[in-house]
Amino acid sequence: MPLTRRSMGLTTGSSATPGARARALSEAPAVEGREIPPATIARLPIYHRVLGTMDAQGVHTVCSDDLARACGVSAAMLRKDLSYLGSYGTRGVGYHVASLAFHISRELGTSVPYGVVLVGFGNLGRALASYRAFALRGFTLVGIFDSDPRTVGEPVLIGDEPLRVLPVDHLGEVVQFTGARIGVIATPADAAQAVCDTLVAAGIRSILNFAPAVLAVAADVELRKVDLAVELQILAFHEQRRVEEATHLVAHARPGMQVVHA
Amino acid sequence: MPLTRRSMGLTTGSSATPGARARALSEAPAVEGREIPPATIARLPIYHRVLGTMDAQGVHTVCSDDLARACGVSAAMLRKDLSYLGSYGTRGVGYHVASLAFHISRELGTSVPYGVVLVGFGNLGRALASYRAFALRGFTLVGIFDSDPRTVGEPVLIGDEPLRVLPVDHLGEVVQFTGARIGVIATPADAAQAVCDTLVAAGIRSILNFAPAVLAVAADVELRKVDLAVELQILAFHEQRRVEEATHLVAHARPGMQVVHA
DNA sequence: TAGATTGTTAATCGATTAACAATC
DNA sequence: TAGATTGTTAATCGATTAACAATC
Repeated sequence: MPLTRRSMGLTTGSSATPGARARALSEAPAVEGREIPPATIARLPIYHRVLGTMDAQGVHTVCSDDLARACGVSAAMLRKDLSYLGSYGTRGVGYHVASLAFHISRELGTSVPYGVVLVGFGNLGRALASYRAFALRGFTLVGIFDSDPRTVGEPVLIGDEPLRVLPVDHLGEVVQFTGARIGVIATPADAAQAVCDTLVAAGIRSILNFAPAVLAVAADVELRKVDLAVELQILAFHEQRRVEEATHLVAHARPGMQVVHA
Repeated sequence: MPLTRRSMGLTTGSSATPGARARALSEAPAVEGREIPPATIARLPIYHRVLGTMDAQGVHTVCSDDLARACGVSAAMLRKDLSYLGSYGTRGVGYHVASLAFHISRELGTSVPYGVVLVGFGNLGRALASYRAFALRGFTLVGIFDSDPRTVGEPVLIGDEPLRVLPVDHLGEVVQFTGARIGVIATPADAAQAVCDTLVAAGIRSILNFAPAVLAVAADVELRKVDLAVELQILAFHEQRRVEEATHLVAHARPGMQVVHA
């Protein structure tokens, strides 16, 4: 078994009681009654990262205008987003970088480490496993799975933790043992739905899917997807529009005619 | 030079004249005056992929209900999305799978192959380079760049095309020579902005960024981003909410009290 | 013709922007 | 106090859903 003391420390159940962990978390949270909109939640990690960079550069205070610019959003949107968390700014002054970063981190749940299981250890899976931002943001890879017998058993060093690729049928066991909360699917498309079902059966409710497949899950499962081919195709659409625009200019413009870009 | 006859075939400028290529494309397009909303464009690649799978399975006709289910969207949304492309369905019958796939592909610009340059050949860059869905969707990797002298010069087999990792300062040259239209950034965060600027200076207007950094670009550059850490943090937020909900139930529920989930 | 299903319109919902009163 | 900047409200914009007339 490649499970280690550290990965076991992520357990949510046995050693730290659920009650104790829950109490520690509940001291935190946000403004009563205000549900944070999904669009805001998706931007909080960006704000957090940029604040972290500023903090590292010794910046102590930042106004919404400057922070918004650094995050690539409008100042109005930034302030509205932050207002869902509470009133952490000072009128006439701005936001305290370090403390705002802390409040966002707490809201995101990133202040508590989460265990991640990765299914699929091909090219993409290997890249993800060695991805630094993972561990930096409070995520720990506690299990790696693959169905290929040639890959199973392979030793993998995650930080200073030695893991070993396991067959997928050990997934439930490892999730229970480590208390992992997040599953990452990096298998080929045709295996993805079965893997997804296995993750859900193992108790995982938060899944990140890299396989180019539409997955069906129950409503209580949070499924996010990253689809490289889709992103490229969206870019291709815009490239084509560029060509079309150029065409229309050429087609409609007679010699000597002034061409004005719309 | 690792440039090949095939990669040169992607040229938009010299051999095929811009006019000829533009005319071929302009025979296509959609409903006059109707701009396709971004949300729709982002879904078209999914529809296209699912239709491709159905076609391969010998399905000839599909109604919006079934196609929507397979794509994980509502039937109303699917029909509205498709209506931006034109009227390709038949009332009382449904859509012809193969021809709908063709119309979507044409709209997306996927029917024409696009050259892609990849900057950053670390773990993620390598995974992307060997990613099959790339080539399958009409994208061809025509240049790979890295700043690490130990990586530069390394031979890479893309399909049956032998490429070689080049230093970043060859980028402009290769983009011009191959007619590449899309740039992919897979460098560390601190190098990303400089690489992005280099791509834009080389004439690239469609960029996919995997580096965990906010990039600034001119308004005419289409910049999309894929941020793995952000995705995980969004999942972590939902995990935390689960714990909080459980806490409130425990905190507010007295022994023997019925607990009803909201 | 009768049943099925599209394409479109109108209603709803959510996200973004603009503007400014509150307040440091 | 005067200037700066937040937090919030109202206006706008865009996306989704529901419903149904058109029509195969």
